[in-house]
Amino acid sequence: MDKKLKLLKLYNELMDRLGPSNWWPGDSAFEVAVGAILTQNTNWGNVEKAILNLKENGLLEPEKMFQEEKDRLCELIRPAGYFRVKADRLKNFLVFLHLNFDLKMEKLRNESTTKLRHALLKVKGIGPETADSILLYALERPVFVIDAYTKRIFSRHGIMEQERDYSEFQDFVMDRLPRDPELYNEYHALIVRAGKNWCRKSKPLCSKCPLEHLQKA
DNA sequence: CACCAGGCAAGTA
DNA sequence: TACTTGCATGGT
Repeated sequence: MDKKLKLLKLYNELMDRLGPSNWWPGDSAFEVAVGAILTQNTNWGNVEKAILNLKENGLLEPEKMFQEEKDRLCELIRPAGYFRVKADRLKNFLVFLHLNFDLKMEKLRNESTTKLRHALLKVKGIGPETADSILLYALERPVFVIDAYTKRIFSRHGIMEQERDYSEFQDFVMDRLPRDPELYNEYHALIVRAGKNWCRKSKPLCSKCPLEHLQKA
């Protein structure tokens, strides 16, 4: 089967099974960016606890978090794991926001997607997935996010080998699907939700996967 | 008990 | 470039 068609069939199948996702959970662009950093290699449920702690202490605003002590951030984000490195990463992001955008998320919208992506990738602690999550889910830019679930699901469906790198996956998808932020948003959200249900690392055969009929095609 | 979660950076060869 | 390791909590 043609792989472009396969990408579309997989999307439709996931949408039929799961329905719309309405991602990303978050009340502001800043909250989305913070969540993107906190969720690195971490269960979202743990991130929610950390975000709630930040919110209860009024820190989900750039000006406030920028001024807060690292040790205090560490306490609050502790449930999200890797709390020392993530406190540094949040701080790094805020320094970036301070130096270039006067701590105002709205000003990010003035930059082109390409320039902004390069700038985000220079921040220590923001890699390709985190940068793209911010671009797509906080700023509605047409950037397809690749994560562990994407690689696993796509490889198990014969779309692309898992050992290909991030940009190869991303280019592959973006060369075949329209550059539509709504589509990329929903597709990635569906992939993560499907991954949690049916495509865990520990079940390589995906025996209960309802998409099995697509895997062989 | 082992394993995993919406990664990234730094070190080594 | 291609591997390896540290980072840490909480759920299954």
